[in-house]
Amino acid sequence: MVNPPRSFDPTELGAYFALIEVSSLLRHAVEQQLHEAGNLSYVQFQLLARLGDSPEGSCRMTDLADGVVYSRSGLTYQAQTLEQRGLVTRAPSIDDERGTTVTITSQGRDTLTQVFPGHIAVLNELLFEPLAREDVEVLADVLGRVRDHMRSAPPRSAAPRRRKAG
Amino acid sequence: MVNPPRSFDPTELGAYFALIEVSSLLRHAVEQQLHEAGNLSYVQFQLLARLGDSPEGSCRMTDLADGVVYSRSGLTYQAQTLEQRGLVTRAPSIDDERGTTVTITSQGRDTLTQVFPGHIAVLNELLFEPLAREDVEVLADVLGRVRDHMRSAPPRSAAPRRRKAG
DNA sequence: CCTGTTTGCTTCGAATGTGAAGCACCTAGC
DNA sequence: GCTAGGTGCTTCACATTCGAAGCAAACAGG
Repeated sequence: MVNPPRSFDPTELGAYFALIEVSSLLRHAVEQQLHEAGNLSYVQFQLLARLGDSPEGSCRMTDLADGVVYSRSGLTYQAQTLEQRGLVTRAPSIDDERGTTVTITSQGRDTLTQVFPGHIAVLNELLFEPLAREDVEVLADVLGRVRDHMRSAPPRSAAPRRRKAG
Repeated sequence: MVNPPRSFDPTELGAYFALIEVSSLLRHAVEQQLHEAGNLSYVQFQLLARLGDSPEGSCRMTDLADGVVYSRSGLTYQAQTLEQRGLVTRAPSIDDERGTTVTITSQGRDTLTQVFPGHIAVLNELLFEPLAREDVEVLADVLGRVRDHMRSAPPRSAAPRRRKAG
């Protein structure tokens, strides 16, 4: 693109752009469905899904934020919203008085199951429809490795904190 | 997840989640780099890149919006911003007086080339580092097919317009 | 036990994103 | 060429996002 300074590989660029486009388009489609089916934004769905998958249905704020790749302040906002709607509860952590533990409610689980079938339908239609079984397996394998590699780097919450001026 | 109603395939779920996680993490990392290297947001970079790749370096607003999967109003905002910074120009389209043609400036191209090497570096480090050549090829192929499939559906801008009340 | 630093979360202000409504031009049908 | 409707973009009101700063609990070193 734009005469990239030599030394760049069209196949790599293709993979990168395809990845970005696919995830953007998929996200957009899924967002529509989630909004119609349960009035959830994508982040909200991700949060509920992660909580639903956690033992006890609970997570610390920071773990949630890193999990869905979100800012801490943004997560605070979403957690408030979800709490107001009765889909999660928040309580100070037991072991660390600073921490907040978020827990999914049964109503939250209901919302998940209500939204899930349509979610799957969109995935099948957009993502899996043109793929052979083998393609899906390769995708899971390759992207899984990439994710593990990326996750091995320090997470978002580990960014250095600015010192107080002076 | 959350006892999905049978009939769902763990491999597919794995591929889907890996896709979302990878794209989120990658996007976040790239955003950092773009901000530091050229004070660009990711959308702004995508817009410049698409323009830089277009013949004449021009595009209609709607095509840009669909290309990067963005709302029309959001694109208007970004186009204004980029214009103020002198990275693009906007002019009414020749053939259709309603349309606006956005064109990248030489300064915009400069910004692209200034930002590009670092961009590539991040990609290599995060995305390609753990992959074999063959993995990248497969990724480009599979995701390319998915993208083509998704793009064959009517684009975002084709959403029906609400009739005026009454 | 103090004191300085780190860490977890929230608050705050500003930037950015969205759909709906509005405006202007184009197109179709008569 | 008139009118109704479609299309391209912008404006508007409002929701969401983020980083920086703030606050409180945990921790480290003496």
